[in-house]
This record gives sequence, C-alpha cells and structure tokens, in this order.
Amino acid sequence: MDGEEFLHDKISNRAFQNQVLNFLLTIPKGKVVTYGQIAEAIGYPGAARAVGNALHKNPDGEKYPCYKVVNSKGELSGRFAFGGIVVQQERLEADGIKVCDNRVNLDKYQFYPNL
DNA sequence: GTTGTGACACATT
DNA sequence: AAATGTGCCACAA
Repeated sequence: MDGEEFLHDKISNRAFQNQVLNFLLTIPKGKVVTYGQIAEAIGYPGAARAVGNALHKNPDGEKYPCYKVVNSKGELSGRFAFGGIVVQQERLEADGIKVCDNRVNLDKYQFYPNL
C-alpha cells in the first residue's frame, strides 16, 4: 500500500467530514438527527458547528441525506444548498417523515445511534 | 500564525 | 420565553 491517499489528505482534514458524511449514510429511513448528535456520535461532542461546516462543504443531497439533519429544535436549518425548504420537506416526507412548518417531530423521528 | 465566520448547542441573564 | 454569552471544531481570508 502506498500513502498517496494520506498525502492528499494533508491538504484538509477529511477525517472529520468523512465521519460526518458516513454517519449520514447510517441514518435509517424515516429518521433524522441533530447536529450535536452527529458530533457526539462521531466522537466530537460539542462540535455541532464543525458538523454544519462539513455538510456545507459537501452539498451532495443525492449522495448524503443532509436533509435529515436538523437542529435541536427539530427545525431545518434552512440555509443548505439544495433549492429550498420545500425540497427539504419533500425529501423528508419521501422518507416517511412528516414536516410541519419546516419542523419535524423529534420525539418520533430522532435517531438514537446508541440506543 | 492570527482573526473571523459558520447549516449549532448549552447555560446564564 | 427570549436574548446574550460561551464552548466546540474546522475552514477562509
């Protein structure tokens, strides 16, 4: 094996973002997660901001279910780059998540990775 | 290398 | 209840 991949990684610390994106893929259908939860789940408690940054750098709505990421209030950030909250709502409902006023019922849809 | 910002969360006022 | 301050990590200038 060669360290070529490592060489490229030194430009940016992809580890954190990779973990964030990877975590999104582990979210079961019909579930959502909060920024703080992701941060804690990947081993960076309190790094909710960094999580948001990671997602912003990877606007792959088709690849990563960033629409499943909501804040502590269960509300959508509404600043992501895919077209609009309307699309967000469609995506969530497509997963079986009901959205009301850009908000989801965390009590029903929040995903507990350690549970 | 320092400063400021950001798709946030929590505690205090 | 709402607003403000502080902490967290990573990135851009």
